[in-house]
Amino acid sequence: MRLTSRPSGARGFFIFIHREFFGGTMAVKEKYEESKLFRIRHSTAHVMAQAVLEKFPGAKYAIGPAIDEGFYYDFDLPRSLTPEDLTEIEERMRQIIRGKFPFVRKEVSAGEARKLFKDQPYKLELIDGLEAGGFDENGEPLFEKPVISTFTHDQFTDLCRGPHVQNTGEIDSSAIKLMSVAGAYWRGDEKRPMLQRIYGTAWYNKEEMEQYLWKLEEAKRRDHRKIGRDLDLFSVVEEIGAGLILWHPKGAMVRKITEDFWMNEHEKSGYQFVYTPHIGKASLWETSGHLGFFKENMFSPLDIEGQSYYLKPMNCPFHIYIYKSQLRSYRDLPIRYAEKGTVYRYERSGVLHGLLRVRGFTQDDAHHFCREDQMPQEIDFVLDFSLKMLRAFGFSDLKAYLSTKPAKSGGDPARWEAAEAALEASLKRYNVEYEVDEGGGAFYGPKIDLKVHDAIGREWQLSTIQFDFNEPEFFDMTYIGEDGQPHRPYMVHRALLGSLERFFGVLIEHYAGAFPVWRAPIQAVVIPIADRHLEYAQKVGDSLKAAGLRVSVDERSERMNAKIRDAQNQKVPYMLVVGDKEIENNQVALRLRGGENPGPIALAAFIDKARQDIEEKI
RNA sequence: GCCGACGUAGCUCAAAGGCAGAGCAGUCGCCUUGUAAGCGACCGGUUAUGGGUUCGAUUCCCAUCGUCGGCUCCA
Repeated sequence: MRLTSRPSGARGFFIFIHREFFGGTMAVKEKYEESKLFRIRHSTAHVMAQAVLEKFPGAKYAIGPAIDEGFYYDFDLPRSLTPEDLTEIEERMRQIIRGKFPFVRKEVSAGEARKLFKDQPYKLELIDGLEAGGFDENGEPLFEKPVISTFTHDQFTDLCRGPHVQNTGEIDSSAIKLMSVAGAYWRGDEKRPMLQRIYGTAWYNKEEMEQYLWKLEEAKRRDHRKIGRDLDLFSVVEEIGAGLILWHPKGAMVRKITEDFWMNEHEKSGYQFVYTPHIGKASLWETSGHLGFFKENMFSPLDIEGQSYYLKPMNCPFHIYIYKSQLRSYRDLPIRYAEKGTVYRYERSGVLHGLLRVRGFTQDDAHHFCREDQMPQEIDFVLDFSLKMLRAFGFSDLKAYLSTKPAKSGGDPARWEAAEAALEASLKRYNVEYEVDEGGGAFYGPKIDLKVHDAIGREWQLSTIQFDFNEPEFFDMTYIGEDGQPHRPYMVHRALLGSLERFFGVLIEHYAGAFPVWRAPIQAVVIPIADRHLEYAQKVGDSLKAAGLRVSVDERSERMNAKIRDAQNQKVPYMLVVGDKEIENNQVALRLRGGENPGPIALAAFIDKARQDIEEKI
């Protein structure tokens, strides 16, 4: 029911595990939590806490774990931290590191721990939690109470499970850096106090940290918001509203090419297209369950002749009514309805982000309805189709996440089991690398999410394939079986690109704006050297247009160098310089956006080359 | 929504209680160009919006809108 399109990978660079730490043999992927890097980061968090507490003696400290690319620690401080504070804290941290203080572990009773942290309300709360017994990830109480321990180095003691490095000297003081300060709620709960969180990063050595910082720079360089403005692709303006996207002509061209390809592939593969309205009555969303569990993400209702209507946050109820518009036979199945459905979801202002998190977006949505005996093949079909589509769009490095039945869930357990088995079997059949998230499914059905890796190793979730056992029940969907009796169909929601907005954002960052030729909004710019070459330039432009290329002629009375520079900054794949020599030989002088300069080539030969590049989706 | 930073020309950024500036872009002119910016002139602003303090506010205060970094990683 819920097609999520969240930027879950927006933050996560990969942790590269380097061979040299595994004695030169090819590494089996070490669990991050067991790695030395994890201990280094966690230990660095303690060192930072010491430095912060020295600076603010009355400060309260909360938690400070190692995270994907570093660590953080949350503090309750008398004032807001400034960038200067961070510099100072970082300097003090280096002194502490140079002291080579050993980390000493000590087991304590709950009572001793309370005495030790009597002035630390957050620690006391943690101790209470520990004494009450831990909970596993499903919220079930653990049988054994955890042992309470503290770690001390130098003058600083923290309640901590560990593990840590032997001594602070194991941290490379040139491979740590404090990155930023941000607000964070105690225990992530917005009803609880807001603490100040200091983010830092730590690596084995300086080179690794520099590589990480380089990657951050590179990510900034690829930021789709900046490229979107520089290449005139899209905008978001205050006057219209936050999270609402204006697609400019060049961005719209990229979208159109994406949509055309998408439509063609869907049509070839047995999907039927449908179009549905943008609003629907409140009662519809009552039936679908959205007003029950998705209301906080829906815009306020519109009052129309005394009836409430809601902007649609999803397309499924509409597709269901198309299904229900007539009695369905088992012979009609499977049915596959596809729509580029524009939906609106209320997102809190603080989470909006360029094209990646918006309030109005177009899902490349589809719903499959099938019989039980068709279900495994249908899953094969949809996974195969998804993989083909993502690869065609330039993402061949991908990973799947299979989410199974959560503790709280509806629907027939036998259906859950069958669906999960079908999902996993498909992943195996198509040889997709996957991870299982036990209990991570939505309450209405299991799912597969596909995440792709971009050019600099970041992971982005695009596709989702989700079973839904709720809506067919809520809407009483049936088909008449061979036995003449009504049966409940299986229903699968899927979005391949997620949303066109978000996909476009990922695309921009993946290619840093240099789209492959087949999707470049302008494929070639003709650059006449002097005004007397204009006529020939126009002729070349017309020939290319006739050959189906998207081309523009730079008629400005600028120097050639300026035109080349502009075209290159606009990431146009082909620059075609024409002057006296080219006119004489009916040629164009080809230059590529990477700076390569293949030189003069016959016009006809260039057209062949361009067509071939487009055909091969280069 | 909450915490923090920020909002000055289309873009990137100056000016810190006392006349709002530069580069790029744009317009016009000159130049007629051979692989990443030719030269000159001109145009461009209710300093996000609304209110307040002040003789005077872009600058200080309050509110609103928007942008950015976070608010998931559990001692």
